[in-house]
Amino acid sequence: MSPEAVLQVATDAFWREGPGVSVNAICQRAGVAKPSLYREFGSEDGLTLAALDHYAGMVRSQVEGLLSSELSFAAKLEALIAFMSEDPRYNHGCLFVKMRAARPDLGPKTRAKVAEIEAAMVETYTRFFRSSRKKGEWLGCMTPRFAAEYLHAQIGLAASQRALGVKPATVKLCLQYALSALHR
Amino acid sequence: MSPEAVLQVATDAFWREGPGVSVNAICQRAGVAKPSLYREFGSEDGLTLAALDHYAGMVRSQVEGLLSSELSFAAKLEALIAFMSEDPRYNHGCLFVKMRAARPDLGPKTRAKVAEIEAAMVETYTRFFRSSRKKGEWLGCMTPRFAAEYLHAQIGLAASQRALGVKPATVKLCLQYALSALHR
DNA sequence: AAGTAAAAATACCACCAAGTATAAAAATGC
DNA sequence: GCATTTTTATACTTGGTGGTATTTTTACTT
Repeated sequence: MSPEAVLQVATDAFWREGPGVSVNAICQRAGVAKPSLYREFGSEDGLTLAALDHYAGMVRSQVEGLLSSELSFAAKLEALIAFMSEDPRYNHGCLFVKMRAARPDLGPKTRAKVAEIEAAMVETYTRFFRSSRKKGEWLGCMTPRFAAEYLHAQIGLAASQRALGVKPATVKLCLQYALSALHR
Repeated sequence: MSPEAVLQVATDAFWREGPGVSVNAICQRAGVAKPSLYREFGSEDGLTLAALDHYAGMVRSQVEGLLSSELSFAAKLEALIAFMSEDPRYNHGCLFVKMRAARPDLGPKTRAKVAEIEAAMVETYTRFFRSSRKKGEWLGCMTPRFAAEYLHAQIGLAASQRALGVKPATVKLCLQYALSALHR
């Protein structure tokens, strides 16, 4: 099995079941021998790091594509709400949120990556709010930085709710109410 | 060491570090032998169940005491916000939230208890909103049930943020913005 | 086709987990 | 004060973990 396929298997496993899945289980599911996996990723920390990086790349491109589109501020927020609460890809939550919650059990490289991704996401959201305010589309009274942290927190909450099995419609309603605070 | 003291040690350990702390570690910290602990609690599942129950009893009495006080609706909400975001007791988050997030790794009895506590909390909040509406103190347009789920979710988010080390002032501001949606 | 280099599978190691049998010790009954 | 019973501590079993050494197979070069 190709290294990319192994990485995909690991990413899916961690995404669905959290970072507690053992290296043995990943090998078994990917149909690959343990020494091969260790030759490719070096250690468990290397594997979780690679999976998190792979995942973050997908999500980041999706979010940045959306935020840099020509939609209005409100439409962008609605799109964020829609795909966090209803997209079947997030049926089991968010890999990043799960890893962040399990932070003390992670290896050092993965833990550093978690911090890096967190900072990058907040930075992306901050730019979004700054540019929306400059364009006059956003009239909220929060600072862009705090609005970014608030949005990031609420999106993480939505992901946690989906992982717990809350109905997508309920998640969506919660997000809509919570993000309504951004408009004032 | 008395069984109550052992339970207190276990509760503190799970509260601070999550339910991943081993039975061996609990025994060591409590200064008690493993067979004694097993005679008292039966299994790991029994221990986590007892700790969760102990914790929930404390929190529930605190919350129900507050909600059944003579304060106004807004004052009760403010008090909830204050102690979830600033009380040093919640510096490391909430044991219930951590156990709920680690749900798949829990024993069956503890898992059932998590569901029971969740339902009881939402029920308590629902009664709070119903009675506040009847008294004319709450004019929000949500159903009491949904408002309860929303409040429960936001309080859980605040607990997660505190566990992640977010500054209490930031947690408080987030909660205030999020719960402002209840007022309309 | 033969010999060599690389990859993969098996088997293994040390460690730590939950849970328990057994030996030591302490408390109790008489 | 002695025997019995109950508690406590040590030591053990079984199973799973991350990680690796060794052997077998595959593949490639000439």
